[in-house]
Amino acid sequence: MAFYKGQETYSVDSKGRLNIPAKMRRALSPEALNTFVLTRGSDRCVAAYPLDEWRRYELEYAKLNQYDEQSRFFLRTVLAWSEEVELDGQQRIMVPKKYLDFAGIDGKVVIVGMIDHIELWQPDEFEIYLSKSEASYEQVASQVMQRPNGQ
Amino acid sequence: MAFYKGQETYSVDSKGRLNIPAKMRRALSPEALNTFVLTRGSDRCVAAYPLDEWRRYELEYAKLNQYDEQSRFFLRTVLAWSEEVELDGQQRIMVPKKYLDFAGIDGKVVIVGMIDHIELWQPDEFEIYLSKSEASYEQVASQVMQRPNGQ
DNA sequence: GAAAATTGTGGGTGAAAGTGGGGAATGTGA
DNA sequence: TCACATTCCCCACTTTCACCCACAATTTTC
Repeated sequence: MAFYKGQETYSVDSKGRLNIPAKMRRALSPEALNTFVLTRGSDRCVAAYPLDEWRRYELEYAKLNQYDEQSRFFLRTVLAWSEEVELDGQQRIMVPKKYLDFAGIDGKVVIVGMIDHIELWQPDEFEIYLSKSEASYEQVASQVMQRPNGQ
Repeated sequence: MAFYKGQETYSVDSKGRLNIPAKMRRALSPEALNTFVLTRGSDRCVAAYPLDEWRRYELEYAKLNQYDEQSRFFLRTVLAWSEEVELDGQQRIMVPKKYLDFAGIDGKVVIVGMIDHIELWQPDEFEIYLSKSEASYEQVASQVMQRPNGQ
């Protein structure tokens, strides 16, 4: 598995190309075939999953009963926003415009490692997001990280 | 298996021809013989199954009990609306008018990947469909994706 | 500390992708 | 049989994108 971490500020050029930080690139397994799957992230950002990680989700999706209305809605929502992009010779990906628009990205991007995927944020947006609850970081941390048995 | 995904807006020309997006074309296996089977989708859209995927459904249909009234109705509806179309030299398919009419398509189409098939939507119609329950997307997601054992 | 390799960024170009139209072959109904 | 519509097979145009090269800056290596 991948285990992405870190935060880098990179630039998206006029062609929509984005360089993947070398450190994160190294966390990409050979099974990913140099390919990421872009999708809409939770909150206002773009999520990029290595292809091999994405496959796990896909297998779950394939099991859903498409005759069920809720399942159809879920699938359409997720899949309509999913797209494969491959690294070019310079280890860059082409980020389609609709994803940049969704996250409000233009020129500069903050790339954040998120364990099994990476996220693309508009720099200011990410700043604001972090500061919004920074005061209570320790509190939030203790909450989400508490063990079921109370350790 | 195929695993179609993504959302593209393409155009149907005056002759009813529709280009298949290159990325989706690449997901087409050789067994499909460059052929899709068009049929009525669930909700107001046209579904296009690669021939090989369609065969799997056919096997399921063959198992249905034709002495059962509901099964007969289902079969007749599905089969009456099914038709094979082959890619032409430009990798396009010809979508018969009745399908376009059914989905209200005229000029522009949104093509959505749905794992084992692709769907054709009238752009506004798809927009409305997605937004109609957008507020509860996370809710739907947690519902349909929850594990049998409650994890 | 200098040389070499890697990394981040930018641009040019030819191939591929998306779109549209003409005309021959085929089929349909008056 | 003829007019008309439909469908298939070419050809053509525009836009997009994948690939190549380039270069400065940084990091690594000896």
